[in-house]
Amino acid sequence: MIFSKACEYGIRATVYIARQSLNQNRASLKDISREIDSPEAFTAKILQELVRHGIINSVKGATGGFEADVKKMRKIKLMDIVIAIDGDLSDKMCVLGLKKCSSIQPCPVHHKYKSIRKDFQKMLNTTSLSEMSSSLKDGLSWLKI
Amino acid sequence: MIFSKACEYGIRATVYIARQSLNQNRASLKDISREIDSPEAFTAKILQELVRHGIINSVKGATGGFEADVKKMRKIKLMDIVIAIDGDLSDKMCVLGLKKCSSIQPCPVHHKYKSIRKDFQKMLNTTSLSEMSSSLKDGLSWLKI
DNA sequence: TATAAATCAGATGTTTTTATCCGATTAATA
DNA sequence: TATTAATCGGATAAAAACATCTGATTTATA
Repeated sequence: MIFSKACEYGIRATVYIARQSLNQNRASLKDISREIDSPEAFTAKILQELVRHGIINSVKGATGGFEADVKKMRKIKLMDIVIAIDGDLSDKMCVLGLKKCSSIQPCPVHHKYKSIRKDFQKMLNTTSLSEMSSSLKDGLSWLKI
Repeated sequence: MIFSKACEYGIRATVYIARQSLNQNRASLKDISREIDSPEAFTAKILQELVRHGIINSVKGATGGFEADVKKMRKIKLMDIVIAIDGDLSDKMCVLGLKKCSSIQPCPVHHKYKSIRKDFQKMLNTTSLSEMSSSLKDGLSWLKI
């Protein structure tokens, strides 16, 4: 629904990697796809994109894998992950798919949706990788099922 | 983003048809796809689905076309159109795509998204075809560009 | 230095969504 | 009754999203 499957996997993978990094553990592709319940090869592609965007780091070779910089986790927001995978959302924000939907040229639900969109964007812009991975570390949230 | 392209076209088409029905005009497929800027043959398929769901009516033959029952417009909600085209949303409501995301087994953004999802569903359940088509009739909203 | 375990990059395959085509049917009207 | 302008239904095509495969490269370690 809201995000592409790739983006869902990307967010879940990033949170899992971050959670492992809080324990100074590197996560291998195999671990990740098992723990977030995603197809391995497809997940690999998404992880590469996240590496290119600097959201996570990869280490090649035996004992390699993926890791997240603990110092950057507070700074990285859910929005950054979404943009890395699904691209800029601003075009896609009209419920009825109009390209130039705005308060000047509103679609029939623009005014009713306005505050919801605003809340949603605020959530994406303020939710950090730090808090998502901490909730997981503390057993307060899930990444599969 | 939120809805499929088919669903966006379906909503826009329904609002246009309803707006014409307020003037006792039937809308032809050609008119509809021109006025909402959608591919004609694809829109035809979507209209058939909406007819099957009783959202709109179709009239065959010359002078035929599509129309909406003015008496039912207050009763028909945006949610009815969405369900007719995209099906039940309740499965697809977790931002991270978890099947059993709930307050008991929440994904890492469940609690942050909860109120937004609620507001969104409320909007779908309370916005009527009547008000969407009226805003269009009154020149207060757009269906293309 | 050979092996094993990992990521990387590009090609390929599958499924779903989006879109089109065409012949059949319906109904108004000249 | 013939023509014309509409919807309907099924088949097909194209594009995008989702997913896999394979060979290359990297690096720890026996």
